[in-house]
Amino acid sequence: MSSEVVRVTVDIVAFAIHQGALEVLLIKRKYEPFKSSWALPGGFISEQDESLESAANRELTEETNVSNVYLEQLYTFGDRGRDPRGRVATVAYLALLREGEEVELRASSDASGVAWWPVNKLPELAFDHERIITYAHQRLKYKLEYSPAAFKLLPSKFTLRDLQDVYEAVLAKMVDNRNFRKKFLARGVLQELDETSQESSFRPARLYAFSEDDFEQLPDRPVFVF
Amino acid sequence: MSSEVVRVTVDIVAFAIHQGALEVLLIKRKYEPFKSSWALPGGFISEQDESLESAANRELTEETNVSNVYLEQLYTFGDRGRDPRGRVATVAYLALLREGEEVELRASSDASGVAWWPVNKLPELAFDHERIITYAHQRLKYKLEYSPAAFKLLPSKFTLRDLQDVYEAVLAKMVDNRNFRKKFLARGVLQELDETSQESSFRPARLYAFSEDDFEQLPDRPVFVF
DNA sequence: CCAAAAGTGTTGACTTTACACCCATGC
DNA sequence: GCATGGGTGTAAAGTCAACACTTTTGG
Repeated sequence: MSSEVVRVTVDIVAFAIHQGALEVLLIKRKYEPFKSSWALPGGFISEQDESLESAANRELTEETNVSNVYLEQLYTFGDRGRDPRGRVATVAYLALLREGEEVELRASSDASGVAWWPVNKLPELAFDHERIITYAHQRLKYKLEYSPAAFKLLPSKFTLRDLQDVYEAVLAKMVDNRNFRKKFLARGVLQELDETSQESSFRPARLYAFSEDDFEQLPDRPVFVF
Repeated sequence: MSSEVVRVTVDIVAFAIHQGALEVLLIKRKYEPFKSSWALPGGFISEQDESLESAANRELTEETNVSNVYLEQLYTFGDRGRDPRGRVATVAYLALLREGEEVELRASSDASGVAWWPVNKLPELAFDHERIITYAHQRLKYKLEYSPAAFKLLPSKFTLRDLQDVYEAVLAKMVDNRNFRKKFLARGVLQELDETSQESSFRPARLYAFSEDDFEQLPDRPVFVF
């Protein structure tokens, strides 16, 4: 029974909402294998990485200027044959970026391009990355139901419509807006601000902030199913 | 930016219910590091492992005679420093064994002992294995709420009391038995058998079987919160 | 005053919780 | 006949789903 050297990468499924659509960050590979294919940002663990999460953070920072991003480990994919270079397991991470945050994309040394792609119009992807994105999307759907993950995709001040747009984009279904507002306001996790948004030339919408404190004090795990 | 060789192990958190208590399978390590400490069964990925899950399966089979066990990937622990031998990431798996199934424990070559330990009375553990068990226990609690995981801990025929015992052992809290029975029977996932259990010298209890088919046909994900 | 999005309540169906006693069996 | 765990019902409270119109603003 000889043990085998398995190399370890991290890959990041970074989601953001742009114009009401859920998008994922992809890079265009500069080198083989899968040269010129689109793929998830990621790479091998390096010597200075203290943890898998810090490796994921580093890889994400190589493609964007963002730091301090919400990162969560998703799953480790390690089937033999998933990488033509040999035995490579990848630890996939979910990253959530805030809408409206200025994200500057910059292709890192091993990429010839970086771009946001709508999850429902993805290009052909390298490796098993399509499967990883599908898995991440599913996880995000679940997270919206029982956690305040939606707020990680929004700026600190947002309208109820912005929040509903997150739910509709991620769940890919329409939601009744009366019930939606009622439920969120009743949960007591939104702090009403004395400000309004002036995006449209129509009636301005009230801005809200997510209250982490109030959320923590809820007696049970809340449910946000729509 | 040099990449670093990270070795990969799998570790298995195998749970079973014994006399109404949730127990976890541990081995006593025969070699350094942590010689003579209790630890999770597991080991390095070997050349014949086709996937991480098959490696987990193999490791579990080395300590027990069971196969065809429910296995689910939990989380990958990869912080630098978690293993004194160098950089080792471990992919942790959850395994659920059925109560009453004859499990024959046999210490594998690298163990001097194998035993079931109640999760609330664990010995000192090697590596970060205590943390892994805590994580696994938490995941199992969640799984009982929204999945039929409890049935993976029971034989194919069981009484409602057996089922309730699983919930009470895993959640570590008592449950109202009228509401418990009502909820499960209403869910329509239990098939009432024409048999009774004859464990006690008192009134025999009716046996039930879990109906996977009926479960699959439920319109939404059911919730089993108590 | 018009176009557009913001904002607002009620009802009926269903689900959840709390709670205590009788039943069937083996000895 | 008794000790033991098996098995059962109801009412009140809360939650969920369906449904359409009025308000506010800028131009």
